[in-house]
Amino acid sequence: MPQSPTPRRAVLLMGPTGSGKSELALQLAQELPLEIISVDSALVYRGMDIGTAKPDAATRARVPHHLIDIRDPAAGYSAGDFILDAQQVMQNIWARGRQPLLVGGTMLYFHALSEGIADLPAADAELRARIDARAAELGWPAMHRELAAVDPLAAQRIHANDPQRIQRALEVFHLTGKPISILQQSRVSAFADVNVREIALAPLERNDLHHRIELRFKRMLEAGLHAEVTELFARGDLTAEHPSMRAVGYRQMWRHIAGEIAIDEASRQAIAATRQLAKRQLTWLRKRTQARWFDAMHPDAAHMIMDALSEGGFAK
RNA sequence: GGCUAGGUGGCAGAGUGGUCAUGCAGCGGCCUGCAAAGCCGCGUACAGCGGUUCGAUUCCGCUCCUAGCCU
Repeated sequence: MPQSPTPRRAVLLMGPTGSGKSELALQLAQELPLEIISVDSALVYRGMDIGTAKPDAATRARVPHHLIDIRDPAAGYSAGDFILDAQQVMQNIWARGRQPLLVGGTMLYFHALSEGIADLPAADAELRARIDARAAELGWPAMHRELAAVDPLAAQRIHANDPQRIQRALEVFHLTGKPISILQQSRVSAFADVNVREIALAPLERNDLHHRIELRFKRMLEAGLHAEVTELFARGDLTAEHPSMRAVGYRQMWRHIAGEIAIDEASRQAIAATRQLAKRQLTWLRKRTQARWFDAMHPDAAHMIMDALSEGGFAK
């Protein structure tokens, strides 16, 4: 007998950096039977706490937080890894009779969750090094032409100056013998049978967002960001090319610690880079037609969101 | 008060008698395994007023402003 499956639900809380997602998530998880899943490509790294505004131990003891501190900064992490991890964690949460609250600002991860991600081979460091070497010799436009020869569709979509995507498309072709544009056509949403509620949290005024970002970075400096990055720098095995060290704030502090720029300049650049990150996050967010928007500057935003979720059947 | 050098888009900084500097910031967008990444697009700026010229940001004059030097 096919029993009617209990409806699985999930809440997506999305927003640009500094919009106050984490604090809000904590409030929601304390009121509703939710467990937090971080959707953040930087929070996965251990030892990167201040610059990522990572929830502290006390907070994490109060409410379960998943997918935080799961990688060493020398390791990589990808959208593919995230999807696998997130699906696993979500299954466990549902099995406990609870619901996942996916919180973060890594919009590609949200996108991959909702739209699905093709089953592609993982990154191959050796192959990438070979492609890079060849590109250094011939230039990326030439690599783009090589891609066009084997995968015209991908070449058409990828700009000739976009090394990252040209490299990935070539990599997948070399690894599988198939065009990435064909492989990408099959993908399955992680929310196929899930009742999803999408919340977008952001200061509606751009100036408010910019002020928050500047203030937040200054607080990070006061909280010891310099020492945190100095420690990572001193390990000796990390480089400016590691994805973890390319994160906003860390990249600029790294350059300062390496003696390339003054602290004021690093600070200036870090704040600007954060604004640019927030802008890209907002561009993704605007395309999320299901998302319900809330003003992060509204003093009562938490209650408004709580009410919205209750109406959607998320209260217990 | 005099002399000299300058006043170029939010900032920095080239340049020219008649399409276009450029960089940074900002704004918009793209996005399938590095995504807090990578990439694309967007600016009648030439201190003001006259003059010369077919045409002036560019040449001339005056005014204002700035910096340095002189009295």
